[in-house]
Amino acid sequence: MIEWSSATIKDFQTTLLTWFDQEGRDLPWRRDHEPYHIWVSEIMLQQTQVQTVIPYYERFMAWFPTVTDLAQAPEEKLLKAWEGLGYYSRVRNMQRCARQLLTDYDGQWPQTAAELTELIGIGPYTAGAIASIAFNEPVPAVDGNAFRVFSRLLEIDDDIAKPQTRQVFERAIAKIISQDRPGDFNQAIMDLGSSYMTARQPDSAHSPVKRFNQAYLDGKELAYPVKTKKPRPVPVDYVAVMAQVDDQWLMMQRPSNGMLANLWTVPFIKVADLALDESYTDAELTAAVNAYFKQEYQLTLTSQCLPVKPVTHTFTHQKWTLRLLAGQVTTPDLAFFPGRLVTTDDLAQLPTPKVQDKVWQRYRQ
DNA sequence: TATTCGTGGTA
DNA sequence: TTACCAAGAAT
Repeated sequence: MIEWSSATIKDFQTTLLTWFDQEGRDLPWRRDHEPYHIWVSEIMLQQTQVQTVIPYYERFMAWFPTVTDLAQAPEEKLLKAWEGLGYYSRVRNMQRCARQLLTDYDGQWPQTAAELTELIGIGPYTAGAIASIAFNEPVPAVDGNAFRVFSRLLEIDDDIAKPQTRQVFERAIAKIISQDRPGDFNQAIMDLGSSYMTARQPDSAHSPVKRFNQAYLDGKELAYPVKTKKPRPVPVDYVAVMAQVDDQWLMMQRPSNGMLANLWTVPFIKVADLALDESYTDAELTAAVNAYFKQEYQLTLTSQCLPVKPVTHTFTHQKWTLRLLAGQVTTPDLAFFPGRLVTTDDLAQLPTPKVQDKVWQRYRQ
């Protein structure tokens, strides 16, 4: 890791901010510095690309124009606003944060990163982003872009997958960040990271800061950032049960914690939870599922396997394979079932994950 | 500290 | 298909 002189730091700031003034992206959440707007955009942008976020952001602001609107919204509408974005706890935590603001902060945003970190769902990055952009506090906002950009500029060799590495970057950036325009500085780093200093195909030869880019000057740009690999997704087998009562579908709401919390699907049953041997026939599978419905939900299901290819869906850490079953439920009493019956027309009202879309698609094919 | 939280895109 | 990346936080 190299150190910059104060003259180099000043030179870098001027170069970066001049470029940002001319080439910075025009994005919906950059029209003003309202903390609510900055906050919503930053939460959406966590692990999510700008292009994906833009339409979600516009709709979110139309549905929930203020913190109060967000605090008062029914959860089903919240999840519908987030449907397809992933990491759904983000939006549930946003509502908790909105209520926290109204009850504990009299509706007034705290204006420092240290205080913002105390709010639910706001970690070190988001706190730095809001504090610098909305309140002009000169603090780093260390996201994936900052890790990548500064690891290359300064040849920082620490493994960014390790939590303790964050403070290495925060200390380095704290020395370099513009005291006058910290929000623009942080956003310029993000724009740099998504244009000239990308992960796979950087174009540093044309970058406005190429003369500051030590890794590029040394011809080893792609060696940065240093990051250990993550384990492969673990395979998990499910059955997805398309169960009907007359013309209505049996829809299940997932538990309020864990994956896809509170979202709606047809009943997904982990094959490992069924009383089955290592190898089993279709008949044994449907019998086990029917028995499971009786035992867990007090429902009488008559199902059969569908002759279609199983649906596969890969999450960050799990790879699901879902076999499709279809059937009827007779004399339903839903007292023991965590869900409800829904007509085909009303299915779209429920917030569902992408894997449910794939299941419907395969069912209809 | 390491794991758990989605989805879309690219090579 | 597989691997990896994209404005991370909670536990």
